Formats: sequence, structure tokens, C-alpha cells
Amino acid sequence: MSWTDERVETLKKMWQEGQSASQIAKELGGVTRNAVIGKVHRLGLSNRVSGGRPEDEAPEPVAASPAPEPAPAAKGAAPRPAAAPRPDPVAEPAAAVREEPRPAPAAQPLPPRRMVVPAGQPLPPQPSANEISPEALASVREVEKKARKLTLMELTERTCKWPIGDPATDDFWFCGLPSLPGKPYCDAHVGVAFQPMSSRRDRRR
DNA sequence: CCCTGATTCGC
DNA sequence: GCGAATCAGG
Repeated sequence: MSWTDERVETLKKMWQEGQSASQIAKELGGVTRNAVIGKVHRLGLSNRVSGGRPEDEAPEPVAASPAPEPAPAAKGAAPRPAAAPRPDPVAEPAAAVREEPRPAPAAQPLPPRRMVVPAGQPLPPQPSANEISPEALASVREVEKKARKLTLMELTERTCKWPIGDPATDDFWFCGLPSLPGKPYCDAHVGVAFQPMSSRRDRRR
């Protein structure tokens, strides 16, 4: 692979968005994070942040994006582990996680809201009425207390991406415990997310 | 251990 | 110019 104009453009864009070198490398493909970092330096895009600014560099205050683009699927598809778990086993939230470099540093103190009903019609993805083994639920509750409470950006391929809390408030985070190899969730959450769909009995409710 | 960016230096 | 190896951290 070579640094075509297009690839360089992607690199610049992502770097300025604050994406890590490894993330950029993954996105581009065919290059390692080292290659990305090397290129970043050659392009003169280093990120000096230290408090003291030599006073020569001033441009690029990183203006707030005009179109904030609400979190992709993270919000709308966010399952409610506590009450109605089981996010789509197929479409793991990882994709949505990849984006959103700036999750807005918390804001609204307490907006007038009652229930979170993600606008739009997309609400069906909910096999709902799920029967999760009591033990699975129990371990999940337990685990949630030990959750690392990671933010979107802190998630990696090895951290549990199970969302906890209400996405519409600051009271929201991701489990973050070590995920099972190849799985998007930790042991406890995998147990709730991937149900054999077998033990399905009638359920008074 | 996982991850980050920074630097060096042979190619 | 490129990027693996290495360094220096969190």
C-alpha cells in the first residue's frame, strides 16, 4: 500500500478528529500504526498539547462541527440491559462505537424528559420477551457493579461493549471488562446477549 | 498486559 | 519517503 492522496486525506481527517494511530491504521488497512505515526510526523501534523504553547501555532481551534451528527446507533439501538437486555447478536455495537470521536463532554444538567423514546421508527430490533436464566441475570447485575465504566472512545476490541445506563443522560457507560476472545462482550454479558434461544418456554408476564 | 505517541535509522 | 524496531510512557 502507498500513501495515495485519498489515504493521506483520511489520515489527516482522522488524526485531527483525535483518532489514535492504531485506529487509523485499522481503518486504512495495509499499514501499521507505526506507519501512520511515521506519516503523521512527516506531514508535520504532530499533536503538541502541553500547557505551554510556543505561541507560533494558532490555527485549527477545531471548530465545533456544525452538524454534530447524533451518535449513530449507540443511542437508537442501545438496549436496556437492566430491564430488556439482548442487543442484536448479529450487529454488534462495535461499528457504532468506532465513530463518534467527540462524545460531547456531558452537558444538559437535567433536561425535561420522562422516557427515552429514540425518535424515528427504528424500535423493532428487540426480540423482547426474552427469558434469560436467572443466574445469567444475576451475574450481569453483579458484573455491572464492577464494570470499568468506559466511555465510547475507551472501548477496544478486547473490552466488553455492553452498554449500561441511560444513553440520554450522563449516567451511561460501557461495561469495559475483558471481553471473551472473539466476542464483543465479557463473559457475563455474552451470557445474556447470546441466548441459545432454545430453552424457550411459555412465560406468564 | 493492554494501550498511547515519538524517534531512530536502514532501506 | 517509508515504516519496523525501539523507546517512553499511561
